[in-house]
Amino acid sequence: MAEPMYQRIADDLRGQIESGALKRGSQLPTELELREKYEASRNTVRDAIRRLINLGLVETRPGQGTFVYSKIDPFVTTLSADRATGLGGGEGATYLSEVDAAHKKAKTSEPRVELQRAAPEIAARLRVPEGTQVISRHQERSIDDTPWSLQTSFYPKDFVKRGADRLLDAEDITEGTVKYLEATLDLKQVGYRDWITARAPDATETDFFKLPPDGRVAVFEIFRTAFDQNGTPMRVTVTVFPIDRNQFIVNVGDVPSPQYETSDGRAAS
Amino acid sequence: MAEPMYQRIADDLRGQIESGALKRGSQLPTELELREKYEASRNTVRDAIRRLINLGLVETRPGQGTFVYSKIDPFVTTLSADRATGLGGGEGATYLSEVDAAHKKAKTSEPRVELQRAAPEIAARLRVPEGTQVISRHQERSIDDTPWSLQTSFYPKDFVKRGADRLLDAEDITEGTVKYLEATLDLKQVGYRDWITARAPDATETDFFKLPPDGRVAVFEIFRTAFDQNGTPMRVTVTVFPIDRNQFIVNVGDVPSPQYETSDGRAAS
DNA sequence: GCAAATTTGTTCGTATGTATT
DNA sequence: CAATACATACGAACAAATTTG
Repeated sequence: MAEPMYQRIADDLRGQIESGALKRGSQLPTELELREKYEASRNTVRDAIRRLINLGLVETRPGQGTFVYSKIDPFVTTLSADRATGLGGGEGATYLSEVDAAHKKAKTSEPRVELQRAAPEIAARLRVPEGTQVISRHQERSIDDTPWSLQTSFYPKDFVKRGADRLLDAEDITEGTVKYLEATLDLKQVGYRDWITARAPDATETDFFKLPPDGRVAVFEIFRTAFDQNGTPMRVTVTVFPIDRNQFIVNVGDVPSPQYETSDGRAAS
Repeated sequence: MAEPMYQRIADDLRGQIESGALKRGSQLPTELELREKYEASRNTVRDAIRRLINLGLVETRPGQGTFVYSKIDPFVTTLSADRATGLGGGEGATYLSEVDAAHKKAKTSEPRVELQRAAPEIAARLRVPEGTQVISRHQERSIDDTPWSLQTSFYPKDFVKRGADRLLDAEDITEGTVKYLEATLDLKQVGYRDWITARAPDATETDFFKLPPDGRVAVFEIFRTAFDQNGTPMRVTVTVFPIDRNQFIVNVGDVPSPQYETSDGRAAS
């Protein structure tokens, strides 16, 4: 009895799913049927199913049954710069045009603007002392009414005093903050660094993204530090994306511009 | 009774952890103590703890107890090109020098070389018909004896006939396959595209990375398609990294080269 | 529209096994 | 070896969601 029974049941079902014997979207036997088939108690069968849920292989629907999981059609964000605009992917106008290209409808909430004391990971990236006041601009973004990402940008509070007072307005800066800061403060964004991590969602994120409350779906957290012409950080943007519906592309060097393939290898339409 | 009891217990403990009342590495009350404190059965308490495990907040050790999770010091891979070499991060020599810079010892296994029929997602990226034979070179990589990544590169079988026969040798090509292919086939790698995804690990990955078998730790899967001077894909490299010990950096434009911050915001040593 | 049947979700109790101290 | 703490497994009862008749 090297392997516990619930694990052997899970492995057996897993094999059936990965071999294709159980197809995507199809229903698994009910707990009662599995209990008879494997001669185990209902709780043991449920332990096996829980394992499959954690592996992202199945989902359960109360009153209906257990079904092989069907993957969501992912949204793809390009992190490297657009040659034409020099803007990074996933921000402002670039975000909207990428979405449009995929025939989807994006919606961005009005920004929630706050003055905050910089948390350690923000302070270090902006190179200001921990606890310094910073401007925080937070937006929720959805595509086709599916919540897609949460984004918060941090700017030195200083920028307002120096003339960029629209940073404190709780409305979209349609031409983009990059252009706005160049026009008002003569700060050119000459580059940025993206720091890509993944972690479990917190309570707010679970709620906004409508993720299962058990935390089995992690989130990407991308820290973008933008630098001005003096090599000084002028902005830190933190964006959170659920990993079950998001993928990212980075282009380096000369790369053919059209994307000839989709994420799962099928030819693009 | 809107919320089930196990969830209220989990939320209460979660609050204590996130507020700092329970510090990293410290021990939670035992199941028996929690059972008395919350006046619930042991199974209900265990359901609450399972929730915390899935959220990556605690870990249990049989015979010892339940402990607040201490994060692993992550390894950081730069995906954008090194200015000097033009090589991408995470490959060949670049991988070793990055590791060295962090005062760690890397170990790469001898490649396992196979001729395979291209799976759909590989075929589409290499732009060859599905099922075409391709050369597969697979390596396991560890840092300080911790398994860090699994990497498989795919090349058109064609390359061997045209003279790059060392692609079939099961030994490291120390100068790197990029240089080797340029020398033998006059194929210059002028750029690449990285496609970043995350998913649950399969059985092989769970085993190699020594991940918990319940699948709560996902893996990054990065598809790198490298292009030659004609804009034709010359290589597809798939690398898998556990998300609990890996982070990535992408530099775009002019970015100050030293990294002034670490992943969690503390000043670098 | 409603009641019954089906299916998963929550909670309890109990017993035994395994790992660590 | 004994005590402690988590892991596995069984049984039972009721609740909640969904489908069916």
